[in-house]
Amino acid sequence: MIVPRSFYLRPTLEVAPDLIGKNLVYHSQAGIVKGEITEVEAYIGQDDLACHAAAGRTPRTETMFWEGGHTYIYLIYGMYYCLNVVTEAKDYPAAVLIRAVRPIEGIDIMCQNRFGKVSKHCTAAQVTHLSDGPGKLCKAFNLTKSQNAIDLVKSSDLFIEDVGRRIDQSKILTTPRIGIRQATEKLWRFFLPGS
DNA sequence: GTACAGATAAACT
DNA sequence: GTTTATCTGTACA
Repeated sequence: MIVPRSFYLRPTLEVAPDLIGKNLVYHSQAGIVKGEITEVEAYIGQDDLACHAAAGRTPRTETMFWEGGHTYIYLIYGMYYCLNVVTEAKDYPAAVLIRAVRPIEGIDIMCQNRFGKVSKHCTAAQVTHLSDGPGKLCKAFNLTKSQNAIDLVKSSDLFIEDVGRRIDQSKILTTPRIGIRQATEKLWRFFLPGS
């Protein structure tokens, strides 16, 4: 079942760990690509220095202010895209960065997007690390700026599905966020070890 | 397996 | 001009 609007309108620190174990699904040109979310980070409000919206409402961060359930995709380090899921009410800027997924379906499509060849022509290491980082995930799924501001609740091409997978909350580890120079004291990264 | 430089563009000072 | 919510190739253990 597709995750409903109410899921995203809750406090971000509840939504973030709840996303773990859900499937990210994308009906791309090349076919269906699907993966289980295993790692996320929360970015909450204008008081969070690491949150892009802390600098105010700009063209880049506009979708972060939209109603929960939309995508926020931006270009980082000049060459990689990062996928976020917007949370909470309209005009409150908060989002969850999807940092990693475990490939479930469309593995050959992901290999084509990342390495330009099907899985049997890739090394084992390449397949193991297909989508275990925010930039890799977007490349594997072929997500770019053109998928920014999509409504995950209404879209039939890009959405998050709940397959009833039960995650033991005690198995979810919490650490400081990655690559942040400020506000690293916040334990807002959630992930499943061994994925 | 870890350690480093390098690539590259948008947003900000 | 500097920083950035990253990844890859090369070097060496």
